[in-house]
Amino acid sequence: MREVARAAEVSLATVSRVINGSGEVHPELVKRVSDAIDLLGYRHNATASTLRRSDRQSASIGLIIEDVSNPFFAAVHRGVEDVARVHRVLTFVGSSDEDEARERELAEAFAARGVDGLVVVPCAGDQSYLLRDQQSGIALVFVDRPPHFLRGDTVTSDNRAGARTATQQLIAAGHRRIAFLGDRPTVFTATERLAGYHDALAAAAIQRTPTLERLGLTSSEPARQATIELLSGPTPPTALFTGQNLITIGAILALRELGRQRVIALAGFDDIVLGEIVEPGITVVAQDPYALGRHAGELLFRRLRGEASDPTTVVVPTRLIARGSGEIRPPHAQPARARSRR
Amino acid sequence: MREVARAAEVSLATVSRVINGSGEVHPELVKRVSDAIDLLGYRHNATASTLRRSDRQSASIGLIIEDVSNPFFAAVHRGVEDVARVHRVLTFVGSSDEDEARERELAEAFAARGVDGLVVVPCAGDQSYLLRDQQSGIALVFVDRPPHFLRGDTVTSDNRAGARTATQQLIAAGHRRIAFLGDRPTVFTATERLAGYHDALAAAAIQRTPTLERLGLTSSEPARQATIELLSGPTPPTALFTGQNLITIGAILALRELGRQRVIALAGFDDIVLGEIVEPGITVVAQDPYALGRHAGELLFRRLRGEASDPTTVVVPTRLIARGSGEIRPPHAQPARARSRR
DNA sequence: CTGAAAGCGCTTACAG
DNA sequence: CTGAAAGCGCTTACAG
Repeated sequence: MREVARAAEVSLATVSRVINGSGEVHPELVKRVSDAIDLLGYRHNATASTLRRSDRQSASIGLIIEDVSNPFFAAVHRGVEDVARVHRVLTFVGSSDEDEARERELAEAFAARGVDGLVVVPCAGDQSYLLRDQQSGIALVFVDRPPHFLRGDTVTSDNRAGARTATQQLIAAGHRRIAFLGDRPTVFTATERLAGYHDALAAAAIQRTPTLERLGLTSSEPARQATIELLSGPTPPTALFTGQNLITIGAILALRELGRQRVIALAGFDDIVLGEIVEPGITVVAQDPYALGRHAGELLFRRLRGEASDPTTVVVPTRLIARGSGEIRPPHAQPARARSRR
Repeated sequence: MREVARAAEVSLATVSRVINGSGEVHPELVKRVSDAIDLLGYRHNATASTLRRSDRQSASIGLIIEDVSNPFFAAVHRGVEDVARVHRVLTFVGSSDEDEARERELAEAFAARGVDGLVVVPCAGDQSYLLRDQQSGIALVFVDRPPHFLRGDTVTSDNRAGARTATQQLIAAGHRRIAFLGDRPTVFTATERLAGYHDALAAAAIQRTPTLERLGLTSSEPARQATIELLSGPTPPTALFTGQNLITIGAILALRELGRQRVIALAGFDDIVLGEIVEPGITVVAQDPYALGRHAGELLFRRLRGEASDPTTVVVPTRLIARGSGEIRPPHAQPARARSRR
């Protein structure tokens, strides 16, 4: 910048004003400075700028998601990015892998680099370490799950209602032995969906069967194995409710492997690619991960603009998409009409 | 930091040394400083640190990909992130949407924030604007496609050989009217794959048919439409080679819609989720996007460590996965034995 | 081994 | 409207 000032024969202050478009500068000086910038190939140093400016804004935010390569979180990411982009703000991104220590490392590394705000998919565990950053003025929004031991704006899907709907769909097809396959019970979405599943069972006066509830499934492979185990057991389920995209995929693989994809009903939480093309089509309760990301981004920038109201919670509805797998009837089921006549 | 120094009754220099683990500091002072840091809840300011330190390293890199929510690029992203992570380096990420201006904006914004290096999936167009940054010491690696008008380390898949293999698979099944559906011809991977397709046709002495070559398809929906058009034409193809994951999905949707998924052969470039589960299974030439990302990350950190050799190119092989769709024979085809006897 | 001082590249009152 | 000067929070020769 010094060289630009020298070349344009103006002061540093003037160069700064031209670059930031702040204050009134005589058009001729603006031109001289702009020419000097082009001539010298000057690159502004945003780091130094952030350090000195009164608002300390870095025009960057941090995003912490479970895994950038999971399609669900990748869509959340895009939602956040698109909002940040219109504000000309850059995004740091990191995968926490549902590891509390990793989440914290990322958050602290982002904070050390002066991000203006943080969008985080909080792990199980404790987010109170963020209190300090919140108080020091970093905007904070949680997405997909609420934070623990800390208050902050939150955007989630309507997990419980969605899970209830999916389970009801299976019940409506005549099932009573419905397995639940879910993520670790420490994960908010997993327990909410389990609760929704319980809601639907209770509403239909179906007794819960603990052996049909399999939690702790973190990816496709364990879900595939759990499905095989469930179906090989003494009193196997006639329907599966899978609580997450990767688990749904694992269950599909297992059903194929056993050749039972047309016999065992399946409803999944979260849509999957080609879910309509597989045979039978996969019935799901779809979330809108892109919308989750956008809402989170918008809440964040609202805070950055200085809004100081109490933390809000946005709940994004889900949508049932019946494609066949969830409408498979149990073996030996009485026809629907016969049942309803009783 | 001033407050930490005061609380620990040492100088700023000593606090800095303790934080950075540089130089020898008396254990007792280390303890006093550490205690003060904990007590005060001190957060290090990496921005100020970068500005002052002699090597100017920010422990951050920038990643520019076409779209963070495309599963292919999301996997590349994860590969880069995993390498950065072991170096305790953070990643800025942005989607260029295959827009040259957007790519440049992102690169310049990253550079202004002092990234140590940049991993970029270069758009069609001109990357020479990066020369300035390269000369100023920012490490540069290109992934998925080589840069234009600039030299730099590059990691790509073996697009041409992979496309040749996929096309050969269709030829081996007896097809001679094979359509090619690809991305914009300005995109390196699209033209390489087209070239590989041409290679295979030439090797089998099959005349090219311009009307069977559809380029400019940027996502699933245009690919779906193009497939329908091709198959509704006067002399439709008996097989399709789709040059990219989203295009493959579009073609699958179209074939279903027409009910011809068991009649028209299909081979795709890049694997897709559930490709083995759809019926028929989708034959693909699989890339390893995670490996592309890892290689790119490793090349970048090699440069950051100061390696000054000429730019390298890493070519990652592809792998044919025959699952059925690519092995469908053309209608009225003579049995394979009969053909080979001639 | 430790501290006082200079300075990284900027922005911002302040004075003119 | 413009410039000289102070200073953001750090690191780093330099001297002791």
